[in-house]
Amino acid sequence: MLSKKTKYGLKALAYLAAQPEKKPIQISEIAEKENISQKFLESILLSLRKTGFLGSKKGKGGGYYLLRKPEEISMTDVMRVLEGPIAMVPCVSLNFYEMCNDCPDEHTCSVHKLMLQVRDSALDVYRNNTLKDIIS
Amino acid sequence: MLSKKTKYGLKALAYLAAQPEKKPIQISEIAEKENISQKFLESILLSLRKTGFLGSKKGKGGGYYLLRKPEEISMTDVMRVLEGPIAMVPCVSLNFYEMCNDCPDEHTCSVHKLMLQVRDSALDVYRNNTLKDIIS
DNA sequence: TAATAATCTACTAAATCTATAGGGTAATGG
DNA sequence: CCATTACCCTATAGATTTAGTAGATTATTA
Repeated sequence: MLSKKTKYGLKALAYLAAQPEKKPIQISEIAEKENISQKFLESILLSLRKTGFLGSKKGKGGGYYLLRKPEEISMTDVMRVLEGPIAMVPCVSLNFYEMCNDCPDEHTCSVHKLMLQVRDSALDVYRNNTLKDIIS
Repeated sequence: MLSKKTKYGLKALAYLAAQPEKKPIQISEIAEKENISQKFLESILLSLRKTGFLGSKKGKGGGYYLLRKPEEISMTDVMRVLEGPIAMVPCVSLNFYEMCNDCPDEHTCSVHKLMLQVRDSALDVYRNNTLKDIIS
């Protein structure tokens, strides 16, 4: 299940990407338009800023804005930051690999075999979608 | 993240599928060979029996056995029973559809758009794998 | 400089889910 | 009848998720 953090984060990014001008947008505006709890959104946008997706400005006329063009923001990166590893088990994760403690041999493990395919197919989708592709 | 329930359930099914003879296998044997908590495995196998994947026999010489041939058991069905919906959001689920309460229009929702593709790609993998395919 | 508007930080809490443990019941085979 | 094994119910510690509350900090405007 997709966490609300990821869902809201995606929606907020899409909202910012859909802006005609690139001036800062306030949290309150995004929260209201996208029906998101403002305080929760605040922490999500903060993490997107700390990971280099967003810039921010304080004070009057402040808010958040995209640092890169929507077509340059890959869903792979966004999902990794918001949701965490794309793999469903650590033993097939590219960036967060961990050995299973219960599994004697990865190469003969049926779960490994299946989840490797699932990871690859998900990666394929994320790699082929930028922020621009998912706004309509 | 894949739950341990699903992981253990898959491993147990694969263990049963790999048996040369189709006589009942005891929970304790599977638990030991696959390094699974026996009590936990008990409840998992029970749910697999109630959903029609396994048969069981009580008493001496009892245990669990597959009701169908491994090549007839699709990962789609197994995953739905063990892990739940394949879709990451209810609004793109085929079998467990639910409208988002925050989203005014699915057709213009960026999360919907992305997760639809992710669901389809996962389904593709699950449909192309039977229990026979993932044992080695 | 004072007021205002906004982000930033930290702490807390409720609710839910996960992974297990314990103990007793029922069926089966010898 | 006795040993064995699945079946069933309950409880629970811990983690995670999803927020809510309170206030500090920074930038702008007048």
